[in-house]
Amino acid sequence: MNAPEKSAGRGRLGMREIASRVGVSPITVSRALKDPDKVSPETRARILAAIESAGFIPNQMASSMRSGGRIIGTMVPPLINSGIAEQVQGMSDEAHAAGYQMLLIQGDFGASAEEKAIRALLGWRPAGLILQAFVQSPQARKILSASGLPVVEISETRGRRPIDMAVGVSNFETAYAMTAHLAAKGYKRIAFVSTPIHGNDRLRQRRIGFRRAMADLHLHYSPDLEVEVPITPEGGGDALRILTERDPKLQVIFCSSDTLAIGAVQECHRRGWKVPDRLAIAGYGDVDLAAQLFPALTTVRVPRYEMGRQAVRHLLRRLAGEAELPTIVSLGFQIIDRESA
Amino acid sequence: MNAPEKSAGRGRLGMREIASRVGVSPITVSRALKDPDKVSPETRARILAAIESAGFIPNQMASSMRSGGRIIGTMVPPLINSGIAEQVQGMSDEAHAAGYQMLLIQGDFGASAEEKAIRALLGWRPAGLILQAFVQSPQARKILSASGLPVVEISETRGRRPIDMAVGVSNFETAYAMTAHLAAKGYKRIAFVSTPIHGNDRLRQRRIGFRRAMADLHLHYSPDLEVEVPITPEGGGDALRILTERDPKLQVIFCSSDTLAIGAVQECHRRGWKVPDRLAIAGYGDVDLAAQLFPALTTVRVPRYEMGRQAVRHLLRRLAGEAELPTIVSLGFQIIDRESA
DNA sequence: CTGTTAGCGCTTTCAG
DNA sequence: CTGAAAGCGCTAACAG
Repeated sequence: MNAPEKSAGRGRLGMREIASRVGVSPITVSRALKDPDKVSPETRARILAAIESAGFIPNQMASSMRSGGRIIGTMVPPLINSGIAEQVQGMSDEAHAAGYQMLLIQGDFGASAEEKAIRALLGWRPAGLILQAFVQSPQARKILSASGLPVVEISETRGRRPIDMAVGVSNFETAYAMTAHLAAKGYKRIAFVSTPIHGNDRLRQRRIGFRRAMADLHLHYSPDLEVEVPITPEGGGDALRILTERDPKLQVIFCSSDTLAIGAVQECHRRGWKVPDRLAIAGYGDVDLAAQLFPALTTVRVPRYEMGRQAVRHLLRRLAGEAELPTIVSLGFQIIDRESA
Repeated sequence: MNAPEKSAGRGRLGMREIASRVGVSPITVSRALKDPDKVSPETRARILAAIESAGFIPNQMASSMRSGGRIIGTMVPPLINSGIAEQVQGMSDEAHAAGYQMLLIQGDFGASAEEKAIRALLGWRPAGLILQAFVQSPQARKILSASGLPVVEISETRGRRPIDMAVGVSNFETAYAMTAHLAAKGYKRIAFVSTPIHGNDRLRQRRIGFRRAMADLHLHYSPDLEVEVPITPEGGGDALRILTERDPKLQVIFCSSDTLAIGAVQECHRRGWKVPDRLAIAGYGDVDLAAQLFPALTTVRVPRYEMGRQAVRHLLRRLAGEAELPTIVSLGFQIIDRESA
């Protein structure tokens, strides 16, 4: 477990060392790697051979310092139990393809931790940032716009003005569409369950979409039929208990996340209630399990992987200096009509 | 979207600039940040004020270059549909607490992409690496041990020799224990379903544990009752179809992942089969949904979050120069006995 | 407590 | 096609 020759003061393995072994100058080694055409084939071959045999890996930090980093910073909520992982995968794939590295900070960010995380990200001098949802604290927003960096927020695309660019779906529209879909299927008594909305624009927009649809369709709306629960399957079960106590004739529960919906369906099984006959359930997200669930889950499909990809893509375009970029990129969504509602 | 004064050649915002504004030397600014005790309170206050008002954030790369990075590199399979996200959260939390950043590369690594990813990680001169499962390619193993870096593999703790350290559970033991548990409950005809085992040590050990238990307990073992399916809920359903055709009297299916088990349970519902009466199902992982599932899933709980934490913790200990570190850290596990089997 | 000097390892710029 | 010089922004080492 000890460095072989690495600790030896002088011959530290770097371009200098490779260069001296081959008998060229360090800059030629650099060029052999980054700009092969500017080096004669023979020289290049000898350099590459030396690099290979020495097991040399160029120091990215030194490189980034001189020529500007190829890092995209991102800040995500806990990856567990959410579709965020898919987005991150989309970002990674797109970023790597373009020769960028993702630097990821994850955690449960309140408005203050948010600022701290952004600072940490900026310390690495990223070429740009991708953030989940709109940044909350004004202080954090200020830091970001002062940084002059391209910033893409993956978020609600309705309402609020992004710091720079936003990619996402209109949560308002998705929720409106699902509510209308349920109404069209004949359901009249509809409840809405979400995870805690405070400080979450996306969830807020979903609820607004739900309420607006209820009003537009002249359905009975009652605040009693809106509840907030933790984002766990148990939360879905709890919501069901609360709601059916409040309205025993409830016909359908629209959950703002598949996790909740799946939990609620399990609670129905437990009670021996047939879904959707006794009570219908709709979700949001279209996770893997949704299609295989019994009964298969009616839900909203949001292109999460694509959102990640698009976020990186737009970031790179801005970096490339493209002028005519849209500020807000609203991607499509689908209502997936299956058996549960 | 334009940098404010940042582009101005000279007054680029760095410690030098802060220093000149305050009227001290750059090193004093550095010390005010990293070693506050070595700077007089007044000087420090003035420096901090200047930093604050300028919105200065120190360049981590420059810092890391001079004084050694505070990065821990890690390489993970796709975060979707697996417990890996929890491990990563554990790593992050522990790393941040110690002032380290996690650098995460995710992707679907075959033996060759594996080597590429490791190289990419090493380019950032991390203080150490945490890898998922044992590194496969000999070439990659060579690079790693030549690097002289602390490497923690989160992996099977039985068999193979780690490059440096390994943290995990004995998958052999967990699978053996679950099989024995099922046998103790009276099940005799037991099938084993896993996701593709090729190149995955952990899964292989689970299967070996299953087989050994079957032998030790003198139960009827047949290769026919072992199948491999993709890691999706549909995979679980497919496995059930295949297995019950091969043995209509099958009593219980032990799935090497909760995702499969949950899928299999849905397939039972679909057929109107009572779980566990008509067919019992056991899983592996104890995901969130397992407890809320109907019927609640009997499964193996593995301390994933803790595995991530321990991995970082051991890495840091090695960095701190602790000599007496175990090569293999085997964490405990629990058989969670619920209703499905 | 504060400053000076000398790099970390690479790459830009300007000359051959 | 190749090289010499200079410096990215920070901090270790050694003075004061």
